[in-house]
Parts: sequence; C-alpha cells; structure tokens
Amino acid sequence: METLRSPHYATPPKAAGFPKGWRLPFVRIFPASQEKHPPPVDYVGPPLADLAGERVFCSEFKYRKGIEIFGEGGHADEYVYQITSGAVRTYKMLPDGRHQINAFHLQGDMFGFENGVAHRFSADALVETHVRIIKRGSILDAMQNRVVSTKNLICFVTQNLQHAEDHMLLLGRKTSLERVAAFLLEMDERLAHPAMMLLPMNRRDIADYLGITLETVSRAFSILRDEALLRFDGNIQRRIELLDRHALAEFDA
Amino acid sequence: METLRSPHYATPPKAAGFPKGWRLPFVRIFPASQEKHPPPVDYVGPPLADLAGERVFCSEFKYRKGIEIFGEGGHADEYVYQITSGAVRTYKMLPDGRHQINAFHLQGDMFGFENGVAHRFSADALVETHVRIIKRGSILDAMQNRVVSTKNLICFVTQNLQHAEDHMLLLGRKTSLERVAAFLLEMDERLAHPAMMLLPMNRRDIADYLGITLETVSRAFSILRDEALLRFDGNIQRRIELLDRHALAEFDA
DNA sequence: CGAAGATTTGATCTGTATCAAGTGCAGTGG
DNA sequence: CCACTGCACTTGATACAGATCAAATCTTCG
Repeated sequence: METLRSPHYATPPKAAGFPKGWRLPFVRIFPASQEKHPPPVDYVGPPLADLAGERVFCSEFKYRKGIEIFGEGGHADEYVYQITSGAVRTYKMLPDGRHQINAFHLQGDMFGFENGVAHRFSADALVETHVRIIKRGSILDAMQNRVVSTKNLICFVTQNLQHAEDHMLLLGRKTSLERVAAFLLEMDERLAHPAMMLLPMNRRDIADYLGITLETVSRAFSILRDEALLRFDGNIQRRIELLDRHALAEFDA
Repeated sequence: METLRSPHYATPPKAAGFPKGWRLPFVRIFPASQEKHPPPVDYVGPPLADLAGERVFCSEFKYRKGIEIFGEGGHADEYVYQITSGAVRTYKMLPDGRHQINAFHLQGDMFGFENGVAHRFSADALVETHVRIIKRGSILDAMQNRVVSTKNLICFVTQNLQHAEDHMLLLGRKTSLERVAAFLLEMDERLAHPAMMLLPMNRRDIADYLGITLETVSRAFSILRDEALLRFDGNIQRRIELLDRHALAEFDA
C-alpha cells in the first residue's frame, strides 16, 4: 500500500469500493491494490499523458470482475481512467432497479471525465480490468498555454457525446434486431474486426445497453445464427464469429 | 446581403438552406438574411463571447419556422450557434424516415459544436428563431493561454453529454407516461417554471424526442389532465399549466 | 369559407416483456 | 476425479404496453 501514498495522489480511487447489489456478484477480494499481479506502480508516460501533450504522473490499478470502480452520485474523485486491459460498463439506474448502460469501455478507452462533484453514473469492471489513472487537475495544469491539448481534450469529450447521440437514435427508434446487429458491428469495429470475438459482457448487460430484455437479445442472436450471419464458437456463447458483416449491416437500419 | 460579407466570416451558415422533407413544411422565405426584422448585424460582446472570456465577433441570423439550419452529413461550417429567441430541434434520421430528436434548444442555449467536417445531426427551427453565430476558430484563438476558458468550453460540451446520458436512461428504460412527465418537468425547468408554458413544438416532435408515437404522447397528456396534474389553456393545446409539479415528479421514475 | 394541419380518441394489432422451464457450463468441495 | 450448485443462456407460452389504423373535432390561415 505504500506506493499508493505516493505524492502524486493521496488515495486510490474508490478505496472502499465493494461490490454493489446489481446482480450480487460473488466477489471476494478488494481493494485491487492488494492484488499481487501487477502491483500498483507510479507510471510516467504515454499514452494517457499524450492527452495533455506532456508527461504527467499516472498510476495503475486492478479491479476484479464485478467490482465497482465508482458509483453514481458518489463523490467524483479527481481522476480520469484509461483501460490497459479488460472492460468496463458505465450505467445509470432508476430507483426500482431498471438499468441503462451508457457505454462499454474497452482496452485503450478513457472514461470518468466529469465536471461536477458527484458522479453522473456508475462504473464497474465486467472482467478483471487494469486501469491507468490520472488526476484530472494535472491534465488542465499540463495543458496550460497549449491550444492543441485543449482540442484533444474537447475531442475526447465530444467522442463520448457522439456515441451518446448515436445510441439515442438506437434506443429511441430501432427494433430489437436492429439494435443487436448494431451492437455486434460496434463491438466488431472496436475490437478491430477479429476473426473470433470474445464478448466481455453477458446477455443481460447487452440487454441493458440496448434497452431490451436479455431474452430478446438471446432470440435475436438465435435469429442471426439461423440466418448464418454469425456462429458461436462451440458451446461458448460469448465467442462469436461474424460470418457476413455486410448482411449484418443491412439488418441495422 | 452586404453585411454578410463582413470580414468576420465569409458566408452565412447554410446559405443554401432549404426546407427538408421531414414533414414537408410549407415554408417560403430564405435565406433569413433577407428578412427585414431584425437585419443581420455584426455583433461584438457577451454573452456568447463570454465563453471565450474575450470579446469576439458574432453575427445574428433569423430562421423562419420549419427552416433547416444545417443538415446531418452536411459540411460542418465553422460556427457555433446561440439562440437569442425561438427554439430549435437537433435530430438524427434513419433511411426509412424514423426520427430521433436529440435535444430541444431554447433561448440562451448553444448548439452546433462539432469536431469533424460533417454535421453529426440536423438542426432546424421549430418557430421563428434568432440565433447569434460565432466562428468556432475564434473561440479557440481567443482562449489561447486561458485555462479558465478551456474549462468553460469543456463544461459546455459536458452539459450536452450529461443531457444525452439522462436521455438514454429515459429512452432505454422508462414507460411512456414517465417519459412525458419527465419531458414536462424538463421544459418547466428550462422555461424557469412559468405559470403557463407555451410549448414551441408539436406532439410529433415531442414523440420523436421521447421515442414514442404522437398518439401515445397525446394519451399521456390526457391522463395527466384527467389526474389534474396539468391543464390546457382553453383550446390551445400547447399552452400548459402544471398544477402539481410534485405529483408529476412521482410519475417520472 | 375552405383546406390542411394538429390533436384527440377509439379499435385493433403486434413486438417485446414477462413468466416459466430446461439445458449446459464453470467453479467448488468432497 | 466426480457430483453439486449456481449462473448463463436458450426456448416456449402468454400478456400487455404501445404501435398502427382509423375517424372525428378543432385550429389556423390563406
């Protein structure tokens, strides 16, 4: 824990982060900083630092599957996160338990950029996830006098906004089959068109992302399988091979 | 048209802007600059200029009801817009005509901030609308060396993002009655809780904003009227008085 | 006044949710 | 190693919220 008390930041993000009740993940170990592999290390250099166009101090953390990284309404720590490996969901929740996942964040993605003092949404790890963390203030400090950096930063926020705009169209106006096709194409693109993709999220998370139920997601997958647009790798339903991306795009509106 | 050729920018935004086919608005006059009241004027000063913390050059335009300000996919002019009076919808469209309105922009709101060369969505005037226009580049130029301005600008984009996140929850997980209640409360707040509010948009626009049909919007209004949560001003169905904001908030999730 | 749009309301249809059951994989402990 | 247990996923039957189709009334404006 000593390295956590480095001069670069005082406490690990969400040091008291315990699994939340969402789906009662049976998780056992926290905080991640107690993990042995890899140990939290102070980190100096790109690519997160590229954002500011300067070398700024970062630190690395590990979150186990199902662990909350931060919670909606909680105090927004002064951190921005970049995923080294793994996957994260960010989501909002209604009082009665209905969920809406805003976005999935994969390797290389950044998230957690907020203005206010309270988090606008929750974030937790879908699988074991390593994140690099940078103090938000140090980005703005580092980019002082640098117009290029400002543009980079605005560009980052704008990318999130653009994704949200596309997703509003999906949530407001697409059919369930169109949603699932769009989801597959999005993941395919973000995973760089692998021959076989391993989805880090379960059917319920996909459903909460697409604004439908997990049964409807499952039925859509079955239809696309029967239409020979995709196939599962054996019995592992999260390993999917897209057989006809062009035809899949036709299913999307 | 002479004043349009001022040194501050070369061409009016969307100089060739004609009504689009959405609902075949029968509109007759364009460009707005040909209107007599008010004439386009070069404008120096706040509040748009406040964004950059400097005085920058602005110009004012007028758009008539139903007129497109810019179109999705079109060349993104180097402008940011602020509404002086009136109301604007920004929306995306699917090839088959399905719509999703991202946001309504009212007096004082800014919109049109984009990164790329192509507009990510369309914008058009719901009613006769006056906008102040600033060249995007001049904002970044003006804010050179000014961290405070950078924060302002990021804050603006983040506000849009926050609205989009809230709206994704609505579109993905709320019932039609919850959506309409949320819409009424949003408008009420943004219009500063007037005793009687005059909605600038019709039922179809509300529906396309909320991801439901216009009939469902109408039915929800009727339910809320029968429950004595709101009343219409005589026969003008767009003039609405909220009778019980607290109860309305209960209808929202 | 006449025509077109805006809104409401009713009847019916349907896509998706909900309820329910069964299979199979993964992790655990004996 | 295998059986046990819990979760993930699929599939089927049924219910229902909201879409669609339809029509009447009202509003607006030339």
